[in-house]
Amino acid sequence: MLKLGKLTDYGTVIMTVLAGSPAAILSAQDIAMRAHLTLPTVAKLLKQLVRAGLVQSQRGAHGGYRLARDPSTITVADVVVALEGPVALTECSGEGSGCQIQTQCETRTNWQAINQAIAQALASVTLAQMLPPRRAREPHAAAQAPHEFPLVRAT
Amino acid sequence: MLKLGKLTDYGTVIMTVLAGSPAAILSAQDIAMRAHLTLPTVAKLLKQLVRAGLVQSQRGAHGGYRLARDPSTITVADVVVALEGPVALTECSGEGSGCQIQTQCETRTNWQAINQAIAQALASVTLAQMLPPRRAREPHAAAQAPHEFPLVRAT
DNA sequence: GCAATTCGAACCAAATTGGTCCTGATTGAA
DNA sequence: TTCAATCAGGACCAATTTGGTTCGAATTGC
Repeated sequence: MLKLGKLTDYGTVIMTVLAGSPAAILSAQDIAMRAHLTLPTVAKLLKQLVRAGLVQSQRGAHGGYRLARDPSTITVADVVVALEGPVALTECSGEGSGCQIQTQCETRTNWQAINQAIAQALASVTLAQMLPPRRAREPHAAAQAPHEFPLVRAT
Repeated sequence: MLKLGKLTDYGTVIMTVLAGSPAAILSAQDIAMRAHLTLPTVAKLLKQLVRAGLVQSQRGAHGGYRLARDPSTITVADVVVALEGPVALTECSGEGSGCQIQTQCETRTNWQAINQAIAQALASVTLAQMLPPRRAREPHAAAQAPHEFPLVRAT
């Protein structure tokens, strides 16, 4: 376990799709098709990513989305924090958490150190690194699905 | 977010309680009181910890629980894995995940690297280090700043 | 045999999550 | 001007997960 939600997973897929065409403005519909996800879900996630400042939106006809920064400056940690909030494994490791069990709370320092280590791990991979190496040119992405793991459910 | 469940948090507290009296056999009732948790919850968690091999149980009258190994050889990762299963942030990063096109999925390598880094962070803190500074404790150098992660480079 | 204690499973309620839908605002173009 | 495309922002529901309890059975010491 220690898993992050499906939506965050989807989010990284969406971000890699956007990273694949950094210059273009893609509609939510377009992104949904390329990511093999449903439109409502993609739209919802894109709104969150816009609010987090990772994605820029263009409203109106022929509007759409594109990355706000260069793919090499956006990390997995950025996406995770945007969709799930800051990393905090335990209540104790947050800020003003009212930890009842005072006696055991010496562990707080350790938890914070672990949190920091995890955040650093997530921050060490950029979108550019997540991007599959492109042999053909850009439009190739529409024909070839980059991902579909979120759609398969073990159940 | 990226949080682990309360029960896992409780689990670490229980383990540190046990680590505080490595030689004694403590009943679930006793542990519950020391950890300031309710008996049913503690009992449930102890069963899981026993099944995972981290704790030994003694049945019958005057029975109870104690750590199966030395506190310095049990890590936070052990507890987390025992209570939540192996670290797998995404479906894609697990073992027999449903991702069919894994061979061309470059993202998978990155996720696995991130998983490994996180597991390592969790494994770098032992129960002995989580104990309150009653005895002569070692500085938590391992968890403080894991500078190097075996993550993929940009190449 | 009796009392203390763990074992295993079933069970329920509540919170979280995944996913959809609707209404309004904005933009470009006919 | 008017219309169609598109994003913005919630509200909303269903399903899963999670936290927590309860009960009877098995085991052991006295």
